[in-house]
Amino acid sequence: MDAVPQRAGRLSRAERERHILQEAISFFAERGFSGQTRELAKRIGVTQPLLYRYFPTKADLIERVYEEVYLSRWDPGWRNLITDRSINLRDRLIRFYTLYTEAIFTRDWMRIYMFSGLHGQPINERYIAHVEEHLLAPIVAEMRAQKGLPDMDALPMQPLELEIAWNAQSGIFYYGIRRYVYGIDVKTPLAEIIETNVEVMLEGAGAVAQHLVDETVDKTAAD
Amino acid sequence: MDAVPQRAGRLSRAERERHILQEAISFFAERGFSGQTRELAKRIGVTQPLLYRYFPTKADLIERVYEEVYLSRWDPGWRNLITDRSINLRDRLIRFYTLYTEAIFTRDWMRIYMFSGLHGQPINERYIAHVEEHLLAPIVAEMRAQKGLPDMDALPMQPLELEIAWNAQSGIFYYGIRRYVYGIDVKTPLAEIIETNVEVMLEGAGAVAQHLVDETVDKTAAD
DNA sequence: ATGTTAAGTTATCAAATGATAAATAAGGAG
DNA sequence: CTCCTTATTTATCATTTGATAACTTAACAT
Repeated sequence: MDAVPQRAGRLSRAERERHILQEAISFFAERGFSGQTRELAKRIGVTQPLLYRYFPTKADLIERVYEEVYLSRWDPGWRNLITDRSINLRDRLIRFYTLYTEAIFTRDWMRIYMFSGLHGQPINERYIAHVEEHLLAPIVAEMRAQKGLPDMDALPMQPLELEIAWNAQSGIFYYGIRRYVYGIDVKTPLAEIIETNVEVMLEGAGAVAQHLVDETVDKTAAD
Repeated sequence: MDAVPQRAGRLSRAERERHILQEAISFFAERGFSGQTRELAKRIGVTQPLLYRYFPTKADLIERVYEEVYLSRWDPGWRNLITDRSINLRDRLIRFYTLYTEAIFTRDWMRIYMFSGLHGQPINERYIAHVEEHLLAPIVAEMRAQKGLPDMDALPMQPLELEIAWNAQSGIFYYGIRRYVYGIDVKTPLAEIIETNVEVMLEGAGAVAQHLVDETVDKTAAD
């Protein structure tokens, strides 16, 4: 039985574009960005030149892959959840990280993220800045509020405070790398990892709070 | 002033091979393994075909890069340090992770590691297995010993115990990724990260110990 | 100095690969 | 049914890229 060279079904421009983009995401997530257009086309079930009817160059296609992966999964509601003081901070953070990891813990997302990070793509850097600004900084602010410390207007965020938040983020994120990038069969359930990291963060926040109070006292004394 | 096409100095076979390998490591760490042999040769200051006098194929060269990176930096002494009961466990682990990170926290090592992980290289998988066997398993054994729990012969290592160790490993490792792979200017000193993660691990070990004791009791009761 | 060994270069190939132009055919409008 | 638009394919180009073969020259031994 020969492989009958079948023609791809005819789709509308929008549908085909969507289809190509979708397949490109999982293709590049697997092979890296040096994956070849012919192989991608084969996987989609169309001929290679068709790709160029939708995306002027391979670089443009990759650019769209980035946008799709990085931007489309971001939920502005996360920030509201973090700052919702009707829930206690511990539960709020656990809930936030549960939602956040539900959005990004997929093989495609994690691998595209790592590839783009390794290639030094500006979008990766921008994403990290975005995370700091819209997730970590609010978390730091909430930790301060809980401890009754001065807010960000009164005292700008200290590097050490940000690091406390980064530390938890890291612990959770690397779990994702092991599981979804390397494909390791990790035994611990994600929920446990989140819980531990949030709790350690809140403990660490206590130490930082003390530190900040000390500094403030020092300054006041020096004046 | 024209670029004078200068001939590469003539080195002994061993020296040149060493030189190529060394440059190949940092070249592939930067560009990924799809980096081109011509560019590598240019960087070394030698013509491209010369590479093939030393390494039959590009794949062979990459294989040697892996070996060099993964194997040459491994110190068998780490294991001895982990099991040296003349030092208290906390300090021992902090000392071990200080030495371990001194060995692997370089841009070259971390990036080669990530690239090879993403490409699903068997050597990466083997390395992880090696870490589990020669570092994490001994750490788990030491945590048991400290708590006065049965040793590995009496009761095989439980998945959860390994995970406690993996968790600390992760926290420390992702710090390295942020700093050396992404090139982020992380504020926290490494020493602090190590200390925190070791301490959390030892606390977690307490919980697991309790868990193991409970299970043992259950089993005994059921018999 | 002279010849031999081997390190290094020049020239070149064949396959892979991103991209383009011209030809084909599916589907809807009249 | 016919025409027209446009999604898709076929054929093809120009570079890039891993790899090889033949030539050149540095270094050392006699």
